Amino acid sequence: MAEGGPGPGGGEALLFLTDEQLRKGIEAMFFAYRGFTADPDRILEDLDYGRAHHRAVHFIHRSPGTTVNNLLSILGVTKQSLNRVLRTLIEDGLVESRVGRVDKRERHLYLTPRGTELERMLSDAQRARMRAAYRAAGPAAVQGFRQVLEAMMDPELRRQYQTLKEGGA
Amino acid sequence: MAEGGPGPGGGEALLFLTDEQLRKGIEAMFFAYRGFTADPDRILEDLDYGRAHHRAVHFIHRSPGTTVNNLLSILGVTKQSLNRVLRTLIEDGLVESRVGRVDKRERHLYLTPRGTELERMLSDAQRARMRAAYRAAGPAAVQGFRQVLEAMMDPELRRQYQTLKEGGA
DNA sequence: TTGGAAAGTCAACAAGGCTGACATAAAATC
DNA sequence: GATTTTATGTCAGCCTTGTTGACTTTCCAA
Repeated sequence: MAEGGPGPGGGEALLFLTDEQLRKGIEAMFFAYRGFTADPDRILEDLDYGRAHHRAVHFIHRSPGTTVNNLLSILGVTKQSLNRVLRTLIEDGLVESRVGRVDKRERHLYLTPRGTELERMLSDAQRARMRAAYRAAGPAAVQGFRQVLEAMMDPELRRQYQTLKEGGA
Repeated sequence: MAEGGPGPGGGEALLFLTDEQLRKGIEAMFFAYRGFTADPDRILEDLDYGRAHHRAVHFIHRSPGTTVNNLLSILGVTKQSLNRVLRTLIEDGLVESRVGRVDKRERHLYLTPRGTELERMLSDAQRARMRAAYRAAGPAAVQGFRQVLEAMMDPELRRQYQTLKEGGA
């Protein structure tokens, strides 16, 4: 239990690392993530889509022309899982799949106007909540928020995130 | 670049609310949550349990003697979903269900020694990652992290979270 | 005492993960 | 040119975990 006591000798600055503080952070992640997905989920439900569709649409919007393989590594699912989602999105006319010009094995993915419209609806909803949270917490808190989240990622995913982050700025 | 400029005038202070900054926050949540669940997921996989079991075990540990209904409102799933998970945990001897004394309709839930052991394994793993992230980011960042997460919750969930937070401290 | 509400259980179904096997086409290599 | 590797798509089948609907037991209040 060493961490708990505010005793003398070097330990006081680490009080934010007690099991109790960490548990609060864990529960905060759990409840916050529910809020984070709640608004898009409501929109998707009416359209008979799920979170998997949202994720695909988001990252195709982020990186137009991305290949299936690329998307797989970002989303971290199997190609069968992704394919099921992509198939419905393509059938419904939200995503277009073009054969690669240099490498004809690849399929490059783009949002159609209707896909762009859905992406807009979803991201508007999600951004509205983020914006409210950011505004309530203030810029300093936001910086800390991002720092902790980055430190929480697996190194592999952090690399992916950094790439996206730079690419989009 | 946006975050840096502390220029004069009214609008600059809100640069952290641009769509671009919000998008980064959204993607950070996505990737960080994957890391957040990765370690417990690995442990659960070997035991043929899933995240739903983890959540149940976590909150029963947090609030021993809680009722099924109570747990339902915290977890935000249907009672049928929860029931399936509870049934396997009870069959496997990790959770004990006692008929309520004052109201015999209620079942009060407790972790058995084996359930406590699993909870310990899972929370140790998850805390280790949180601790590393907290340590890397520092106490000020952690405070901001928690502020933004709380602001992101649905009001109903925030109330639940606050109750738990106080109760456990 | 009887009827409704509340807590919990059981049955069946759907979404979306997963693995494994296999097909095709194109690129890369020998 | 033949072979192997890579990128993608597809089928079949499984698991977890969400859903709704129907049901029992228990409690409470009219």
